[in-house]
Amino acid sequence: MGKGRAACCDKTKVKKGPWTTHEDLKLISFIQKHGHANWRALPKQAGLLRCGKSCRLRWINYLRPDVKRGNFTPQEEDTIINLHRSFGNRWSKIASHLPGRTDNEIKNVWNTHLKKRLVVMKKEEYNSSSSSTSTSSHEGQYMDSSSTTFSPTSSKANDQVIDFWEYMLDTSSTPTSINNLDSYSKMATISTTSEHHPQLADEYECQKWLTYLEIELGLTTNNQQE
DNA sequence: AACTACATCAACCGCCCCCGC
DNA sequence: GGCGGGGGCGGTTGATGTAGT
Repeated sequence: MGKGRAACCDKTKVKKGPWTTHEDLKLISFIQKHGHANWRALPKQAGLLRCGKSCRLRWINYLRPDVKRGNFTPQEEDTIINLHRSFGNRWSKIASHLPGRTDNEIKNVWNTHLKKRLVVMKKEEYNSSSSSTSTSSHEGQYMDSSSTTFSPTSSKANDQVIDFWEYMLDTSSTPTSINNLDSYSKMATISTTSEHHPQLADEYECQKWLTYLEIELGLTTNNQQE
C-alpha cells in the first residue's frame, strides 16, 4: 500500500447529497433485518450506492429508532451549556447525557443558538454585575434574553412525521401507493412513532409496515432496484 | 413581487483512536 | 510492537428555508 490510507470507499461510485425516502427505507429495512455489524459492507449488501460512513451517519443522526427530534427544551439547552463547560466541544460526550439527542444535532444547536445566547448572557451578566452583585444563575434567562430567536424549525419536519402517522392510522395502516411517501419525505423516523403513537411502537406493527415497504420497493425480490 | 441577507441543519471530509492480526 | 482497517468524532460546507427590505 502506498502513502496515506485507502479511502473508505470508491468516491466515484457512491452517491452523495441528501438521502431519498427510498434510500432511507432500504437502510431501515436492512438494519432491522440484519443489524449493522459492518458499515463498510452494509451499502453493498443493502443495495445502496452510498458510502458506509454516510449510511452510518444517516442511521445515527436521523433514522435510529430512539432518536428524538424536534425542539430542544430549555432544560436540555441548559444541560448542554453546563456540559459544554465541562467537556468543551466533545459533542458525543455531551450527547451521551441527553438521551435521544445526537452529537450532530447538539453541535448544530450549539453553533446556531446557544453560542449566541451565551454571548447575550455574558453581556447581561457583565452589565448587571456592574450595577448589582447577584448574577450567578442564568436559569430563566433564556426566554427573556432572546425569546424571538428560539423556535427551532425542525418542528415542521416533525409535524410531517406526525401527519404521516395520523394518515397511516386513519387509513388502516397501509397507503394505497408508495408515492404517498413522497409528500412525507421525512417520515423515515419510525422513531417518533413511539412518542406520538405508542401503539405503533409495537413490534408487530413495525414489522408489518416494513414488510409492506419491502414489497413496494421490490426489496424482497430485487435489491438492485432504483 | 422580487431580491438579499441571514438562519438552520443534513451531510461530507478528514483525522484520530481502537482493535485485531 | 507495528500495521492496517473500521468506526467514531469534530469541523465545515452547501442547500434550503425564512425574514427583512
